[in-house]
Amino acid sequence: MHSEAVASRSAEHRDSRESRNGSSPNLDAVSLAIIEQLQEDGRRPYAAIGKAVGLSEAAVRQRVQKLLDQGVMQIVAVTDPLTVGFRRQAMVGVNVEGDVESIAEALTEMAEVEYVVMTAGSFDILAEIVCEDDDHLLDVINKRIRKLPGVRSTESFVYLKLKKQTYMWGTR
Amino acid sequence: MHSEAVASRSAEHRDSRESRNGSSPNLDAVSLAIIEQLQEDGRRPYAAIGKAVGLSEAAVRQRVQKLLDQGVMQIVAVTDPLTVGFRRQAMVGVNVEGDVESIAEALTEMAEVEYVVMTAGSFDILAEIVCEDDDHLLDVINKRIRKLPGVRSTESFVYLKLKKQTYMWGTR
DNA sequence: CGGAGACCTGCGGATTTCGCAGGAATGCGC
DNA sequence: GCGCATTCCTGCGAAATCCGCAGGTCTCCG
Repeated sequence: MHSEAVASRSAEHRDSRESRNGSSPNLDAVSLAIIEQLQEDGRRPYAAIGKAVGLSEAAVRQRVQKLLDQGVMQIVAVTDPLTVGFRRQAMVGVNVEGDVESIAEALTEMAEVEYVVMTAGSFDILAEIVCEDDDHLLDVINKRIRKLPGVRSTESFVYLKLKKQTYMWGTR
Repeated sequence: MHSEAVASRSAEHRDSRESRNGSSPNLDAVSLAIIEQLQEDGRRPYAAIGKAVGLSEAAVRQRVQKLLDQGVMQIVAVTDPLTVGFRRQAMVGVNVEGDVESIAEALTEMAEVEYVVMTAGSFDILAEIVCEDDDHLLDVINKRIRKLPGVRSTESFVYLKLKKQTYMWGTR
């Protein structure tokens, strides 16, 4: 699959998609295709990606570098911390009174917090935390998160078993 | 940082850590250090990693390949789907009656579901889903997830803004 | 029209990856 | 203890990849 090159440069310039995403200005179909390739294999050679998306090796390399610099994507090793061993992990739902953004910011700064997202629903924020052990987990939740001014309440979901973890939204 | 080589092979063989993680048999301190390196940069050259962890280039390459084959880690590009554009994302808490594992399995098989974890707390399962738009999201939740036999109830948290996303549990 | 900016290609040279042939340490059965 | 299989490491040459740079095209704009 993915053998065909993507539409020509001039064509995608009028693509309806990219005019729609106001948050990230420069992100056309070719960059999307490149990300897709790297979602399958983060170490895939630039030349191979170039062949798949219809670009030269150098062009792909420049685009990838730019995407990394801009923070649009990151190429990293991901694991299941529980599998890797000796750790406790949990999702914490947080309810906030006052400024949600500033609480989210505070959570972001904690090293044990790996994932923070603001949500609509019965929680204002969801935060995933990774800890050494139960004591550490308890400490982070009770002594750090619940002590933040503006945090009304929290609810924890301790991870028992990770069943799936993919990053393949592109390949569907 | 991370300039020092790790303990010698013979020493870590008696390390208390690895005797503790029954789930993943062969995963010593050196492999952990390798993963750590790749969490910082998934494309870091094997030679550089080798220098950091005290191994030859070839040895690192063999270890990394093994870790990938075993499914202990994956090297991939990760993005914020919301930033990449035109999508709706949500976390769904699921309550199950009967076999939780089989429901989790069913969720795992859905393409829109990127993340499935079994939890302790007021949800049995948390699942993250990525969709094209609101219609698609509604469809997945109401027509697919809630129709699974054994699903008692669900609660959704639509993502508004992703604030943090890291994979650096190793580097603390 | 001329210049700035964004982006692509092509091309060498440095670097990295890859496969393979040993060698050292370990565990096991006899 | 000894032989043997297994595992994991190192070293090395060939092939592939990465990297920086010079130059070309296209667009936008004063």
